[in-house]
Amino acid sequence: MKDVKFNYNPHISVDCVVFGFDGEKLKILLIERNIDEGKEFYSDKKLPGSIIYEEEGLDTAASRILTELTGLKNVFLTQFHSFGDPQRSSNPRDVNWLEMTTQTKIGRIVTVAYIALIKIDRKIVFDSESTTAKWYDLDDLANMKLAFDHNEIALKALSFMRRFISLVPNALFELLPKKFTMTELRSLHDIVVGVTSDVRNFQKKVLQTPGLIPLDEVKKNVPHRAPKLYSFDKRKGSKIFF
Amino acid sequence: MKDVKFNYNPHISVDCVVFGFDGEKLKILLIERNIDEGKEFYSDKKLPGSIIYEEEGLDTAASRILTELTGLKNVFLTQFHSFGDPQRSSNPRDVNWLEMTTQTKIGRIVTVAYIALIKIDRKIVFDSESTTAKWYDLDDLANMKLAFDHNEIALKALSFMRRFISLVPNALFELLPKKFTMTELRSLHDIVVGVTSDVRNFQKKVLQTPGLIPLDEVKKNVPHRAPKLYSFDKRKGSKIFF
DNA sequence: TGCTTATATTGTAAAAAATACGCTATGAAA
DNA sequence: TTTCATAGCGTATTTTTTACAATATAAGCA
Repeated sequence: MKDVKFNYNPHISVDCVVFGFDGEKLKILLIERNIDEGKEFYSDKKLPGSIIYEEEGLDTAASRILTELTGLKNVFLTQFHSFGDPQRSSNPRDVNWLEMTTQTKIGRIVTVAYIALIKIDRKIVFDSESTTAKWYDLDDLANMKLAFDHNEIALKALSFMRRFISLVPNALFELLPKKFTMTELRSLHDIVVGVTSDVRNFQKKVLQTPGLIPLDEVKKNVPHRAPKLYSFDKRKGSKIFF
Repeated sequence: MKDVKFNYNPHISVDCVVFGFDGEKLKILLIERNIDEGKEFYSDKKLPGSIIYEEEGLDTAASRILTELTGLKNVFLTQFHSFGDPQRSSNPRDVNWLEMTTQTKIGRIVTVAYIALIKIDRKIVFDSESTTAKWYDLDDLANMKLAFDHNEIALKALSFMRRFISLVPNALFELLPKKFTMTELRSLHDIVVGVTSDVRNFQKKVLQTPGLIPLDEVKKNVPHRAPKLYSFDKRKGSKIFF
């Protein structure tokens, strides 16, 4: 599964909180792992992530691991926090699983967490050797017990993402398909920022954004008046965060 | 120097970018280290930081290390970024020094960086065994070559701090003495945020802040009209960042 | 003591930005 | 052709931000 030329660094990992938007709700991409515990079969969920290689930078590792687990490349990725509670990797189930998949002896791990924003219609390799990637409703997170401290990480990621979008609204376009309607943009914005914008005022402001281009095209197959499509040109409308 | 009951984790460190304000300029607290290289004596500067203990959380480590190197306790500390370039700990001078002071074999280190905001008039233990803590003008940073990748860390800390203050202006009070004048507050604000505020408009806005209390006291020993002093009550005026 | 110097203190008007609000249009389905 | 569901679109009001300058006072000095 992994390139044996490289040695793992068993002390540091990266985890990615991958967000998507299905037109109605925010989604999070989780890895379902199947654990054969001998007497019984156990299945639970975790964030896509793994320990890094000895000779590898953090951003590189995040991007590599995301590709390995999902097939995704060229993803918008930003580091947001590191988690190092000494107890965070103390569950034997987590440790055993990691030791098995990496063939490496694991002790305490500090993890560097990233958020990723992706267009939900991108093709994802949903099955790898021992794992399956699946989209989940972000609302359901509270009812799921993820591996390690991944619940905490995901929650903090969400709060970071909201703040990040308030600062850099353009990053929203990472979550939308290439062609989108004004309503899609608005409802995504409202969900993320946690407001309910006025339709007209939102449109007014958004149309001033450099890079937002109205297309000569409408959305097909809707059971009502067809809405106009827009696209966004990054080069014209980027702001810088860091 | 350090408690021998604890084992170091030689893979992870924390570094603190400590900011202060002297009434005119932003300052950064650096550690001067003196290296005896046998044939010659070498001296340079670094951020306060060190490798963590095996059983220690990250926030705890940051706070402990800051206390060890400066004597400071109860400091405003926030994690802001982790740095993990495989080359960042490749300078033999840095590695040797760390191995000497910690008596631990060092390889690649990922560091978790924090910003600290402190009142510059707090007492600092400026001398420890092999190091001296000193305040430096932040402007001079560009002309100093710090150890490891500490120049990069300090720069990113500054940019984070500016953004942080824009979100949580109340954190400015961490940098001011307990009693301060409106002018001090304004010039600090302006330096950090990078604007020049109108005197009257600034005052107007700031006086609406809950927790900002005008005192019945003026600043003494000024060669002109004595300005009124203010203080800030955290409990009444706190916003939450994370 | 009174004059000079340096900074402190204070309000109002104009401009800009944010908000509130409802009617007509149109594609699809029945 | 009617109904349904959402698209599209402009103006008036409120709130926030900005611009701007004359008087007050503590300290130092003649």
